[in-house]
Amino acid sequence: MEIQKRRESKSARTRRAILSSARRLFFERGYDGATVRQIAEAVPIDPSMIIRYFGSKEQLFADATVVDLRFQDFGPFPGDDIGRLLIEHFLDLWENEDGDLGLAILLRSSAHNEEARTKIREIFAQQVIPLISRIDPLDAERRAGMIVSQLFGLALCRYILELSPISAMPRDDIVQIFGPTIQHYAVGGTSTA
Amino acid sequence: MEIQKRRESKSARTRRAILSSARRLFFERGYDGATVRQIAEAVPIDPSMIIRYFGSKEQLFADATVVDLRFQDFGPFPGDDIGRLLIEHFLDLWENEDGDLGLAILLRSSAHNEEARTKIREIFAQQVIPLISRIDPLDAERRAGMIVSQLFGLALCRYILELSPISAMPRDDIVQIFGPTIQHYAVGGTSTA
DNA sequence: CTTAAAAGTCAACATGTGTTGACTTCACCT
DNA sequence: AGGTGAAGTCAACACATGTTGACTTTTAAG
Repeated sequence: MEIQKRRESKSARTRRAILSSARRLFFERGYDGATVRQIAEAVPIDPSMIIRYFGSKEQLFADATVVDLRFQDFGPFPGDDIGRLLIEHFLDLWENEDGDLGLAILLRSSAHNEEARTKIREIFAQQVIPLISRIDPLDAERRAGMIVSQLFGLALCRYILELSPISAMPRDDIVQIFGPTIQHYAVGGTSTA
Repeated sequence: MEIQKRRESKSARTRRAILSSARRLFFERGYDGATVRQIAEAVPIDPSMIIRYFGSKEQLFADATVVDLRFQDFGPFPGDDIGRLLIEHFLDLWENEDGDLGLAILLRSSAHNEEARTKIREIFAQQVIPLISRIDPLDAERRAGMIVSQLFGLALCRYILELSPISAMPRDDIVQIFGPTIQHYAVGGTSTA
């Protein structure tokens, strides 16, 4: 029993080490940019072990990008403060060092990786739309789409392009600027101010 | 004289053919995804000719992504209709078959290509900010940043991720939904509705 | 201590990349 | 018509990639 446990825990530890290294490098360089050799070197371990553990680079990527948006952390339903909550939650996904970076990796890889796109669509359908539906099920898909348009564009400018006014702005300013827009989209959002 | 002209026009024609093919493939697959061989095959021409004409793949990419946003087409200054105008103009950049696709290519390649990011920042500084400054020079950088956050996010969802509610929506709906937000950002945009 | 399996290393493979240089073909001016 | 330089082809290079199989080392039970 103990025997089995120890053996498992050894391999499980390197498995987690590989996953952690993979996530960091996929985050920094995307699917194509991060090579198996680089990931292995950062662990450090032989590149062939990565294949032994995960079967292929593609499978490693799939295992490294299991995304849970953790909307259940919102607890009792927010209601009219949803805009601020959503954007704070979204910023955490990128700025928390120990976050799993899953969504960030997918977004960075989405331009040239069909699997990343598919996963983002799944997350949208299975996690974002249900949340927005709780506010009002009418046209929830459209409103959810408007929200992620703004959030993804913000992430693109702030974290990927590093466009100076957006990337240099303190977090609180971002919340104050985009929170009301998200709120507006969340509750309907077809008319102007 | 004629001699020179004819010779130039021959090489100039294939040069343009290469550029056109390169733009299409860079647009579809990004910088890394589009190979010199693929671009050459689509012309069709030998891959080595591309190096002869442009020196390197990197230089070909640079030449293929000279972007002019053509804001001068706006003519007399729009003023309070700038939101609708901007988003229509932006949609044209992606949907016009004979547009140069420059910005679209840059955006698609930006995740893993520093040169693409640099060019986008230049376009932002040299073309977008000046336009927004014409409305009001106060905080023009910040307001321009907010606008491109929304526009780039829209492009990401509609054309790259193909996120179904946003990608399936008719063009006019997009204008009606996002136009007011852009307008709001353009004229100040810190307060809610 | 022995030993069998797990964990890890090493060198090589097949393939695809950008790029190069030697060669051939073509267009055009004298 | 013939020769000259441009335009284009061909095969190969050096290198990097994911992946594989043979091998060695470590681990822990008998």
